[in-house]
Amino acid sequence: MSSRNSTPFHLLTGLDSALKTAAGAAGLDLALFNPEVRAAEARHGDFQANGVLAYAKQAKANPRDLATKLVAQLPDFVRETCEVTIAGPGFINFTLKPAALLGWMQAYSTPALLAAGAAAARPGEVWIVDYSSPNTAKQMHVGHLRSAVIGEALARIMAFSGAKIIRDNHIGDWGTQFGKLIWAYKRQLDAAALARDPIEEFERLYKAGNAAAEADPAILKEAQQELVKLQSGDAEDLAIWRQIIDASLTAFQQIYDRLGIHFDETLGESFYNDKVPLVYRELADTGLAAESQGALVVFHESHPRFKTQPFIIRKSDGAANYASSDLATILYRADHFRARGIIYVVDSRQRDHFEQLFLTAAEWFRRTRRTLPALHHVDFGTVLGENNKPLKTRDGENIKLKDLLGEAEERAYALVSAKSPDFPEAERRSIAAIVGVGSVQYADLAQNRSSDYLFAWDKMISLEGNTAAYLLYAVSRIHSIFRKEGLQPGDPEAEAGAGAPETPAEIALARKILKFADAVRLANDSLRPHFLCLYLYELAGEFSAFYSADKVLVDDHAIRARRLLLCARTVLMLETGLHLLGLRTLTRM
RNA sequence: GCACCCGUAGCUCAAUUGGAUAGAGCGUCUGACUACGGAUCAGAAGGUUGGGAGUUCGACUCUCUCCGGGUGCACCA
Repeated sequence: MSSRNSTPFHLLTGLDSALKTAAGAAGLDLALFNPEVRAAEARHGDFQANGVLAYAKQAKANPRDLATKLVAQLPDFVRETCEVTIAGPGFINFTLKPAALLGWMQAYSTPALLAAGAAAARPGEVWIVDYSSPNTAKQMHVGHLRSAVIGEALARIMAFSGAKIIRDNHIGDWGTQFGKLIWAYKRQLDAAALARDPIEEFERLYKAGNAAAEADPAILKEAQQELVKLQSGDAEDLAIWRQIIDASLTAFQQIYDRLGIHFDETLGESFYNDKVPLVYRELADTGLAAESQGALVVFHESHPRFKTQPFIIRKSDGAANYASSDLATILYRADHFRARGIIYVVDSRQRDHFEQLFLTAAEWFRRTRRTLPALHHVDFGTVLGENNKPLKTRDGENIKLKDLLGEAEERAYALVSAKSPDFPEAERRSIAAIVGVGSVQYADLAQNRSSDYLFAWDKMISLEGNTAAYLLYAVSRIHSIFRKEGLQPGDPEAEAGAGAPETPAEIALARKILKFADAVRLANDSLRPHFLCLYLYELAGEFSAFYSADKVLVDDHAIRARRLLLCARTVLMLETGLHLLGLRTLTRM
């Protein structure tokens, strides 16, 4: 009896090494041959190897002859598990045999086994995921949505792929806004309003302080004095500041709870306060930074634009800014967390900043003989309204995240109540929360993050097409089948005696189930969750086709067992995948 | 002005990063058995991938150029 994981999680990697072996046996130059195995379109098979084409060109050989020689040398296990054909100019196609499909599905039958299989991608790598990162004393609004949702999904996908993830909320808790805020706090605080909703009161106070400072230069001076007092450790100002931070974090957490987010660290800008002088010193000492117009700046001579566009690391008034703070943060993450890499989930308007930051950090670390972590700016586009402009309320205000999530839940509640009026009120509410918030998350994740994204309630919760509700509906139908039999998905009793898939719909579904491994790998490698969304949508579609073509609960024991196994694996992949995206799932809706 | 991103079916989006006949959903049209949940399924129509040139066995993808849209560019983060 072989161990369970003798079946590789990624069948693709097994083919890759088999092809290399065959290439050696067929006399190819291994230094020049890359098999280029990838998932294929279903009509061509499960996997395809394209490497023969490039090799044939270099070797001036006939690609089809070469492919034939290569296929003849393939190890036995490949022929036992796959149909192998040569097509077109020299593609080698692999179609898994039904017995191999069954073998994989039997080997990967639980979330833990899937996780163990996937974890080989980033074994033990420490990665910092820097996401959400709102400013304190303000409501989270729609502009904060994408970073939170995409960042959480990536953190989960990378952790599932074996990484040790540190989720870090790099909040904006230190800046010039605190002078005006504290000034107004001391003079115009409404204690009742503070008790009712502290963030709204802070926002009101900030606006009041800002308006007063603009109207009267003397007040501006006083506000600046408050900032100086705060930064020099004045006890009263520090206590007010602390209160603002605490209230802000409490408010943020209410949003995070609804989105399924928790952070391992919340190291905001204030945390790096005492760590920026070292940055100034080292960058100046190594000749990387220089004074210009009173500020300390870095130019990059070899860069077409940044040789003249400065990276300002200390303002002319001597204060730090987010460039210096971000540099100090990189050093801390490298030293303290031993991070192999950092991903910044920040919108694409900050591309220049990150390009300059990364260039500067690379040069700084090189000159100080440190090892630089991998740095990735995971950028994303703007959330647009129906008018193709950034999404706002009718009054031109930012839409508060709590209102947006509330509306999503209300819309989902109306829908659930229409479709399932017999469900108890409390259950309809909890379904509405899962479907409503999940729809918002999924709509964001399902699209390639690089582009702007059009926020449309009707499409999001329409429940048709590539939406959370369609996937959740597939999940609940599968649970419904098992519920009817008094079973749980994955129950060994239900699957006992299951044979290999036979009907076209069974085979198509099984082949799609096996693609889970590729979808996770692709999303993980590219840091793009939409590849996983696309997979889940295709899987749900394949299930729906199977469900209408082949009845599951038939009398014939063998047929029933193998179809229940297919249902169990489908729901396993759907639930695991949805959880990786940060969504919650349900068993009926 | 300089730089970066984007332009794919009427609409909203894909295309595994250079692979095979560019795919989905919505909308439109045609069908589905008294069946495990019809929030479903099967099918049809719809394209010179903004225009042009180039690179190669092969281009939505790379290069150049033009057109159109967006964003950033000295001290807010």
